[in-house]
Amino acid sequence: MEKNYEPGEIERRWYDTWERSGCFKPAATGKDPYCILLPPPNVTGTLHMGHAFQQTLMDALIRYHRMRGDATLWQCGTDHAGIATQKIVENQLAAEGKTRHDLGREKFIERVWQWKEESGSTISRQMRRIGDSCDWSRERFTMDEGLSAAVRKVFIEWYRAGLLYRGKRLVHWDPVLQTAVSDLEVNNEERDGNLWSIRYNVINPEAGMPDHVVVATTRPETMLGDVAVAVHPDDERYQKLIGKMLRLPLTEREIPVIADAYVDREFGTGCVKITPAHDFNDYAIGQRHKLDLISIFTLDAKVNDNAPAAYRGLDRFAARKQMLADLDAQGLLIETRKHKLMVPISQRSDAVIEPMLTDQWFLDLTSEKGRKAITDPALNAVRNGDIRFVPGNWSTTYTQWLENIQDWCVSRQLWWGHRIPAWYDEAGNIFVGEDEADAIAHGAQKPVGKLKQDEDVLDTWFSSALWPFSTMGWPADKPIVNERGDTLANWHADQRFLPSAVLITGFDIIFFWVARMVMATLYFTRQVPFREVYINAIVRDAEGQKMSKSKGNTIDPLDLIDGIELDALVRKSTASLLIPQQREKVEKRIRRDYPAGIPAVGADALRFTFAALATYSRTINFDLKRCEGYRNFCTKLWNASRFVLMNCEGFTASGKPPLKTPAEHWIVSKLEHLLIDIAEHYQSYRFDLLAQDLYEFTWNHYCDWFIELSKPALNGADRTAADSTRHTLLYVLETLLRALHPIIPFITEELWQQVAPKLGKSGKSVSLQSYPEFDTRMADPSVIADVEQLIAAVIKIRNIRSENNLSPSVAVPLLIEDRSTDPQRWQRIEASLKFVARVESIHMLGHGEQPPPAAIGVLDQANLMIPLAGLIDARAEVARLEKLIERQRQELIRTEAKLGNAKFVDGAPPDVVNGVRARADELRAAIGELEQQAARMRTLV
RNA sequence: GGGUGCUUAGCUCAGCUGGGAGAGCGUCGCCCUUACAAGGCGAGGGUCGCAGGUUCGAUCCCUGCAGCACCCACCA
Repeated sequence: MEKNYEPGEIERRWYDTWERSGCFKPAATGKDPYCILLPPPNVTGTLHMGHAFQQTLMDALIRYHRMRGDATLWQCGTDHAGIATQKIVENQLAAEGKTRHDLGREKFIERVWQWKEESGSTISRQMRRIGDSCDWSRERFTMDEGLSAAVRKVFIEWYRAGLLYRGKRLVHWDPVLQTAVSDLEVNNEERDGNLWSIRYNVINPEAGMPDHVVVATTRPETMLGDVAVAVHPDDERYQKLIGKMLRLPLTEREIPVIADAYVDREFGTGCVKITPAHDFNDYAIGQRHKLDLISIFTLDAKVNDNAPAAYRGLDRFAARKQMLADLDAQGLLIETRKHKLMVPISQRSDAVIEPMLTDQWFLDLTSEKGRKAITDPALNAVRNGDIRFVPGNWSTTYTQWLENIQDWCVSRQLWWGHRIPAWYDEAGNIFVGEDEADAIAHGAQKPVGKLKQDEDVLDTWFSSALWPFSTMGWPADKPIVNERGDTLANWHADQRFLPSAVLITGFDIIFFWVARMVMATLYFTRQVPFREVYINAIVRDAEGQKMSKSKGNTIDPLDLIDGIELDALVRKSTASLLIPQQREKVEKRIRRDYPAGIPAVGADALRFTFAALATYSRTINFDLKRCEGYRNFCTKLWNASRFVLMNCEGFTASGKPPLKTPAEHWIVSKLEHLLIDIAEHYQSYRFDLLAQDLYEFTWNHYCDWFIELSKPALNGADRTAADSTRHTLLYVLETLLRALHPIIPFITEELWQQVAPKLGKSGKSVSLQSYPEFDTRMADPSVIADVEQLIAAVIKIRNIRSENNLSPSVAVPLLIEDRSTDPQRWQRIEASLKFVARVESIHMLGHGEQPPPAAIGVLDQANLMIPLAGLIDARAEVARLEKLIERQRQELIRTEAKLGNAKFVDGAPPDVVNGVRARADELRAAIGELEQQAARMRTLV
């Protein structure tokens, strides 16, 4: 085998092999179905660290279950991502000086499809690079014919059940994209603004009442749509004004003073202008008081014809400026004050959202009917444990949101997406159906005149909500086959994958996606979509900063896998930064943090890093250093395998090794424990502990001890012991490679293919071999104790050597004074001890035999001594002993204090007390030995 | 305003139902020992955010406080 581990070549070779030989398809004979749904990435997307992290965890689970023999399906695909995709193509058009309207709807959609075909598979290609073993033959797109059929079916059924309704409502309007967006797509951002106080005069004030009120507003332009001023019903200041009329400045309209408990008397003047058509709170007040709605903006947020001529056509912010000037000129602007306010910003366009009155489709989630049919079942599924969140506290987030949910605005004024299957006749009657004929057939009345289909499309999350069952073929009653002849889905057979086992996703889409999948899937299939939801952490940079292109601190996972030169990295990171100062800052940071660029670590090292970082915490900080550490781990595994193969040339075996040496018992016992722990960690999604245990076993147990301990046996005269050791080296390594495979698939495949034949095993892929599980205890515990003793002794001797500057190349004689009942144990491990600790001879001190001056290592039941004999400096040894004595004394003081406490001795469980007593005895004995030795040493100084 | 999480070694984080503080990286010292210098061996380093409480005993349980982060809602 190659001397050096070269991940790049190995990875490319194996992925193709796996995919071509159909390793990723669910086994037809699998016992239990095990399914994970890939959160479909946007077609516009490229793989980022969050994806790579999330998918590593999914792939580890998928590979683990596949190896365990489950019928394992990783359902993949992409999302059409309505707004995001449409925007990209519109931007392309803009570069040509065109808009989508220049092309017209049909041509525009054609163009989006074209673009989707070109770039839509970028992320799939990248997913292959990190080793994702999803079933590509079932890859779906949310606008596939089959998935679109599911969308229509769901829309129609919900409509016919009276759960989808159309209405003129105040919605969050994005004036740049000119579409409604859902409340979830709006971020509130704190901005610096002003609070303006404006005087509204009372018409014909009576004696004893104020002749005006002052309202405070952060959005003076909306006063053009004011229909009232509200005060608190119990506010004495304005009691007499309630019901009186005010003159609305600039428009000269007359509006009433109304009383509503919503008003906070303490804030501002206690008077609130009411603009029901452009503010959600005002809208509610307007409903309560049956006020008119005066919409004053066009869909691109310019002042419309409901306003005085002077402002018509002005953009809302220009209108604001103009109006303030006019108010000031009329002496009606009382005060301008700096004010921090929260401004609603569209996630997609960064435009300031304008609440706007428009016709939209809503899913009823709040009426009694809607709650009963959709919301409550979704709530109960989590409350009663049918769906479990991991970590568990996310269920609170989920339930609290559902408890305060609003109707879901599902229509979007876009072209790219699922067109709403609704038609309107000339009288405005609504007809919903698969097509025009079906819609008419199901209509409540005969259509008046010609029908016209709704221009709008559905929110992209509408089709995402159906992902758990639409990808399984619902609602088609026969298999769905693509043009290549692949069966994409077959509802009849694929229902076994519902519910899927676990959903792995980010907390940011619990509302957008998770909750909505639960709602839709429960409603249409009576099943939960998944039994568990693992909420993965958010990946941040090494300093804990959110990764974002605008900060220039994103890392491309592929750059970690393949490596990237410094200059290329700088170019890439600053490419999207427009401000020169920022570019400089980012460049400086990159040159500081990655002076040599990023080394190629390979996909396996990246995956292991992600697994190791996957604690239950909410964020993980990605550190390149850590990644390099796990690259080293892969190298270590490579070299260990090389050692084993070199030492097993011409050797083959099968079945379980006979375990002829103590070290073999020891490593097999460690392996057994490892397998038990692994099973637990998979169960609880503790990928960090899983990675840690595998790392520790591989490096510390297998490489540091077992391989070292195997060397004397391999080179010894005892052929049986040597062959048994070879067998165990292979047996443990082969098992370990299978155990590691779900996390680091490439290197384990490469190594397994070479190691397994030595044990009479073979297969086209290790990923189709069984996952190792603990079955029987092969190892003999009494033999293991010998090895533990050996290890403790070696550590003591190494410590003496190191502290006394004894070169490791110098062999030393060893004296042992054993106080145990079984001094023969040293014979059983003699060869190993001599080899690993470089001991040239071992002499057991007889009873009463006086040892020569020596450096000492105290074990529980024995003292180990290395005679000075010119090797050891007595002065250094005294210093070492004193340090040891001091440390043990400190512990003894603490221990004795405990034992001196009657409450502890009486109150604590006996086994705890006995444990402490034993420890105290141990310490006293050790200190005694050390002091004796120190005294002897001092005489030599 | 409501909610959630975090605070342990220089850094990033583990620490499972309360009983002798751990890992990786970094630091220091020694070593090119025949798998591996992307390595081996050894060492140093922590008042477990602060203050109380429960307990024989608290990093762990409870209360309060402080700091940090995030989510939701929002007063014009």
